[in-house]
Amino acid sequence: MVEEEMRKGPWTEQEDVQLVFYVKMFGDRRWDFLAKVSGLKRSGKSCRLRWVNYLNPSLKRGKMTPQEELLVLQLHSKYGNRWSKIAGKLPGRTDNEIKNYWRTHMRKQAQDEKKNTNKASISPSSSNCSSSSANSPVEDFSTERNELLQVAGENKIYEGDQNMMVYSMDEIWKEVESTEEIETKNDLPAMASNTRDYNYCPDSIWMSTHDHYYFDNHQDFSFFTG
DNA sequence: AATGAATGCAACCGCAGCAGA
DNA sequence: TTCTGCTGCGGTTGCATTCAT
Repeated sequence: MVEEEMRKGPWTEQEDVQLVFYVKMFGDRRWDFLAKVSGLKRSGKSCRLRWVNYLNPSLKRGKMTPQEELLVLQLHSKYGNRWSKIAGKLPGRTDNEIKNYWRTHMRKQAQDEKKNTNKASISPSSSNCSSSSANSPVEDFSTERNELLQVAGENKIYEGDQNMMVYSMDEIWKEVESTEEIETKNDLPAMASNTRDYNYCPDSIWMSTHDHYYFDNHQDFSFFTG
């Protein structure tokens, strides 16, 4: 038997339409099966990724809000590189998105550190940020974090010094926990990427609101779905 | 206006864990 | 209990776009 050549690279609009149609029909599991019946020359894995990271109607689009950014920083300090775990706390965001966001941050940070190191070599007294623990990357975002905290905290006030933060971390964690509670109560998928944890609905994953959301943004699909 | 660098994002790869046979 | 196939995760890459010079 000669296996048909699998397509790779960017997805076309037509492929997207096809995948959405079949996911709607069969649900977002059994990706190998979906890949076969859909006629897409894609692996199940590729189909899943496309759905999870791009086509899933529950995904948010656009830039991260300051609140989300703050949450990512905090959650990363708690979970490390467990992106799916972090994504689970950020409804509508994927692990891939957060991972990319974090990488960008690390890159920025590295550059800033480079600059600071150069400065420090001139005035070494200014570089005492290493007091935080090595496995708490979030602690390194001192300047940026303070900016974020100011935004996220709205009316709350933070000290300029990273080690003297007035805002209680408990409040942040309460927020995190409250989102967990909401997820549990609503029994909704926490995140698109966190599929292992959410309840699969075999009839259709398409809530009416999702339909609306989806078709508002992808009007071209109407010809396919009728 | 051209072009090289930086950035953002989508997609692929390899591995581990899980479930069913 | 072991084997096998599928799914999901984290790391990495490569391309497109934006920015700076």
